[in-house]
Amino acid sequence: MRFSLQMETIKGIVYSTNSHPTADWVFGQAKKKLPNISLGTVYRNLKRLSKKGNVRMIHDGTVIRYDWNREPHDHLKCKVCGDLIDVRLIDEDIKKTVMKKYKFEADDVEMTIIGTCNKHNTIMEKK
Amino acid sequence: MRFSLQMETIKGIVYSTNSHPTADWVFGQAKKKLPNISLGTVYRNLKRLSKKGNVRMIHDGTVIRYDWNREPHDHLKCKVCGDLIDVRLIDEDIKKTVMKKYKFEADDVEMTIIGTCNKHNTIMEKK
DNA sequence: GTAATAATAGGAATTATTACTATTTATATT
DNA sequence: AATATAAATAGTAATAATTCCTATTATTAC
Repeated sequence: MRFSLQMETIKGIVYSTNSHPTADWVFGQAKKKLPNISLGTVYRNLKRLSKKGNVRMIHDGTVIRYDWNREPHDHLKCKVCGDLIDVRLIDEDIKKTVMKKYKFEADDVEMTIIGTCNKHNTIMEKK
Repeated sequence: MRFSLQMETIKGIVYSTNSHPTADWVFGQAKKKLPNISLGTVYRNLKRLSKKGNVRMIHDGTVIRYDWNREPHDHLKCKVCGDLIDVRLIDEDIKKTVMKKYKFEADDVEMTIIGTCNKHNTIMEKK
């Protein structure tokens, strides 16, 4: 794999945010630094970064988001504001469990809990 | 909500399989019974079924699958054959946990473990 | 400096899904 | 049974996210 300024830039952008960005958002940021970078380049490099293990792909409904945080963690997705909140709920033993119980060799555990986050505190409203 | 043969047919198709079908697959099956049903009708009715709680939507990568099984359960997704295997790994307490720890009101827990299923037993091949 | 080829820009193509609209059809009312 | 109603449909256009294609550019090895 050869050096490319586009790749460096894209990696830098993903690593600079906690917002679980989409390819399109990364594209917008990248254009500020490299005005004629193309969307295809962003997708290609994000895929390469994920294959190398430098970023994690997360499926958020029907779009792909990218996360520099490779520590095993899960997400709370707020259906009101769309925010994805990082949480740590599942222990790593789950990979061993599925191996033992189902002979399934786990690479990645994706858990998303859909609901309403505390910014829209319905807890109080509900009598 | 009025009766419609299309809706009945679509519901029947989803309830007749364990294969977590996509809208497109359901469309193909439905056409066998109602030759000029349209894809939009399939999507509209699947969405309505999920709102009524009759089917569960599951996000499989970038496509939506539908599942008649509304018991809480998780999925093992084989990256080789694409199969989605039903498993029960997470206890319902997780909703209470996120409520207590994060004041997050959970509706739905989606967990997918990506890996290789036992049909492609790499366990033996790996020395 | 030159050759080889990996990576890019720009745009076209693909895929999944939603939106639009004129027509059809289930139901309630007479 | 005929009629009015509005819900649901068929067919198609539009949108969104992602991938693919190809001629050109740029990194690296020599």
